[in-house]
Amino acid sequence: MSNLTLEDIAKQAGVSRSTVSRVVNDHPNVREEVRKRVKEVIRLTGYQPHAAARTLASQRSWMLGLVLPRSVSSFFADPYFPRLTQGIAQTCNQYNYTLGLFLISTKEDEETIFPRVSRKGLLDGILLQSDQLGDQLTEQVIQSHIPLVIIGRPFYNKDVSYIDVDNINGAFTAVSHLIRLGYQRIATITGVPTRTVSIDRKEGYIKALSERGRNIDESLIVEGDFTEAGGYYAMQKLMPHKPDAVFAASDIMAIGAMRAVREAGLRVPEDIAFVGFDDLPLATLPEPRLTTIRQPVYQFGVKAVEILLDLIENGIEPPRRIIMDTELIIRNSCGASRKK
Amino acid sequence: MSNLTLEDIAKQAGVSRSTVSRVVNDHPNVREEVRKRVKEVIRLTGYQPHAAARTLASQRSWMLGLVLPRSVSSFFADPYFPRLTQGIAQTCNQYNYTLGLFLISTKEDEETIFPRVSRKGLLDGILLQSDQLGDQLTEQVIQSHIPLVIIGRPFYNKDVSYIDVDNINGAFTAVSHLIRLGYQRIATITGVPTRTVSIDRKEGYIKALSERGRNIDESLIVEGDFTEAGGYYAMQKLMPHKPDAVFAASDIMAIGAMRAVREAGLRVPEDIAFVGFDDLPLATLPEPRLTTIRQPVYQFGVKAVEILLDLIENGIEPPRRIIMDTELIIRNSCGASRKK
DNA sequence: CCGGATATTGGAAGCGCTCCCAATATCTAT
DNA sequence: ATAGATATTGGGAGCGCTTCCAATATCCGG
Repeated sequence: MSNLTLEDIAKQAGVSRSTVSRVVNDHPNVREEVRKRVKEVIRLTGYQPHAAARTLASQRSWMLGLVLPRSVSSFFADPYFPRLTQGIAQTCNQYNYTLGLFLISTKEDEETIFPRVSRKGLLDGILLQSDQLGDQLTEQVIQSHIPLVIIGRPFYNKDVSYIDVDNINGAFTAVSHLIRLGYQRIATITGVPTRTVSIDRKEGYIKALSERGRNIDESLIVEGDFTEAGGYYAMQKLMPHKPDAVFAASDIMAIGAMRAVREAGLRVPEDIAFVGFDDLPLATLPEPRLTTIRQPVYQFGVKAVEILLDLIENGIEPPRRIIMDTELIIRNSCGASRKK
Repeated sequence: MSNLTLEDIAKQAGVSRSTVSRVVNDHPNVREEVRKRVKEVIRLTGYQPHAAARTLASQRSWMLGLVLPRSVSSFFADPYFPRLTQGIAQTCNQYNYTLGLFLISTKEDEETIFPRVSRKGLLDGILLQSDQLGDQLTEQVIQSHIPLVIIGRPFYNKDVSYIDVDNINGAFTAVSHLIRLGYQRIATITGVPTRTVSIDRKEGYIKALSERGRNIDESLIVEGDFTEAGGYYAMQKLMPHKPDAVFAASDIMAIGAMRAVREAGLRVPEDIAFVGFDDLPLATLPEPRLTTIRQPVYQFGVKAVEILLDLIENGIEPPRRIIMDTELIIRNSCGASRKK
């Protein structure tokens, strides 16, 4: 491996260190002929600039951090985060940034994470998943004035940049779809109440019913926790109240809930119709294939990085806000094909 | 945030830059009283050493890279890689390393990845998933002499450190289990033949049959591709040959295959028994719950990082090799409970 | 062909840290 | 009390790059 420095290249090309630097960084003001000569030397020698030296001198690390709090690390079981990460990683590649991954798995991690991510000279910007109530870390990162994009709608701090999916409208669309199909007792399985994503999807549910003049029946609203098991138990609580349709705030809960329905000897969608949220690939395979709200997860990651780069280039004020649209994917768990 | 340097802290504590550096890095040879005083100043000011400066001076970046090639980025749909990543990330945290994530998603990424990961002064070591035939990148990274641990058994280059699961033995155990249960026509759905994981699992299958004096019936060996759909189609090819049991080289293929069986009006395990490989959480929920070979995925990640750190500390020679054991998890897709 | 504008180049001063080495302070056994 | 050993401290020379600034080369119109 070459342990070449700028100096070495300069010598070999018969120019100064500065000129080589200009060539490496595509600065203008280098004679075309010289540029070519230097590039040739670089190619031949396999020279690579030293990342840390560059960072130290330029005060830019060309590295972004993706921070996923503990609450979501269990979520890693569902493909949402992998997919998001892919979008983010791919976009980092594209803009020539390195991606640092910070997963908070344990209680201890939680305490050491802030110094890690805020370490001077490490990250140019941070992507932080955060829609939890009372998230310490988010506070700290905001205070630190590192360019930051929050993934998900944060609980407080209205003056921070964030990107979210239009959960309210997505849920609204899902429930409206069920109403349109003529269901009368539409229930919902919500997520944990400490996350904005749960709150927003529940709000969309309520809004859809209210706008059609339906009453909100509290016994048809049951709390889940975004897991399969959570959906299963929620459904067991729900069944005595005889819903004819269920809007589950996530596909994985819908899957659990449908399992409960099946075990109770009922059928989907004939006895109880379902709409989920997320559009997990695996929800489309077994019958009944799940009608759901699709989120543009990958694009979400792309956009998140682009906003962060914007923040880095042009300053963090004013905060940027992006809400991305969702899409209703009609399959057959909602009974649409049957009722038609 | 504080733009303090060592110098500033030194001044405030009334000592020299060197002494502060010693305190920060827990060097011995600092009077206890002085150490305490300096630490107090650091605490009060919130001083953090500049990562790049430290890297430049010490030639250590305290950063590891995890590189996942294209072939696996689609795999991100199954929880294997997320789980592995979690183990790796967690272990990096523990040893105070930063984790850089390099996902190769596109053809272009493939070409730009090597300069990215081999950039001087960026990574202290690399974890590279690689069990593909003809992997350019692996070659290049090996040549570069950066400390490297390959995840999976590499195709060539026997003189490189790697860590793998005992695929041969895992498959052997799975198939032996089916033999023990009395099945006569045991088929297998393999993975793509260009990966060592597929080769090894197939070898285990063959070995188990051979050791019991069974003939290998080529019509009972069908190639899949580690996807649900691949399992489904493989099973369709297999059914005309009337297998009474199938060892699928991955759970996700087993799931696809069982779907094909179900659609053909047959039952699992009564008509065809199944054993998978991986122990995906989602394979344990719907009936029949999949009997499978469990891999210690998380521990795998932990171990991979530990080996890499060993390489960094103590040199890359001789290559380290770790093969981790698997475990047979008996559920009911294999008919064990029925047959007793 | 000349003066001033413009394009190109080199030199030097850092960026903030580590680490070697020399200097000083402190200790030990006589 | 003293020489010699040992513990502690400070100074300085980089690590390899960027970037400002001054110096030089090149160009233009009149």
